[in-house]
Amino acid sequence: MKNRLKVLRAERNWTQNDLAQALEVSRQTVNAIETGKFDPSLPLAFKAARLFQLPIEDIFSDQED
Amino acid sequence: MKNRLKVLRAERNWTQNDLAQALEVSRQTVNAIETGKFDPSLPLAFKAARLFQLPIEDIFSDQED
DNA sequence: AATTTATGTCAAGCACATTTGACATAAAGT
DNA sequence: ACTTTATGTCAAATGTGCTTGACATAAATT
Repeated sequence: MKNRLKVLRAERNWTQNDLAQALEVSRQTVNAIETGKFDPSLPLAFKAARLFQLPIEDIFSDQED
Repeated sequence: MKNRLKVLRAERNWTQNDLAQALEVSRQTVNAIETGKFDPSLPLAFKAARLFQLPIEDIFSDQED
C-alpha cells in the first residue's frame, strides 16, 4: 500500500506529529504508515480523507511500493 | 461504518459466499462486515472497490448505522 | 558547542481483523 | 417430508493496527 501522506504533509509544512494529532493517532502510527510498516485501518483512512478533503484513493493506492 | 455490500450483492444475485470468494476472504468475514461486527481492512476495502468498480466511499461510509 | 526538533525504530501489550470449524434456523428446491 | 442453500452466530487461534515508552541520529535553532 503506497500513500501520499508525506507529500500532503510537506505541502502544509506539517510534521508527523502535527498529522498524528490531526488524525488522533500516535506519531509512531503516522511514521509506520508513511514508511510502509503497515496499512491504516479503514476508519483511519476515512479520517485522513476527511482531513485532506480528498478521496481515499487519492491518498492511498492499493499497489505495493 | 455502514456499507452497501448487501445491496451490491443483491443487484448481482450473489450469496455471501460468492462475494467472499470474489474477495478471497471467508464467508464469515463477509457476514461480519455486512452485519456491522467489524470494519474491513483498507486492503479489503480496496478489493471490494475494484470488484464493484466503485470508489471506496460509494461502498463504505464513515458513519455508524 | 549545546539544545531542541523531526524522524526512524524497537519492544511489549491491548484491540481488532480474519481464519477454521461448528451449530442453528429459515427458506427454497426436490 | 427431506435435503440443500443462505444466513447468522460462536469459540479459539493467528496476524496486524495501534498504543506508550524509550532510545538513536540528523538537522535546525540558539
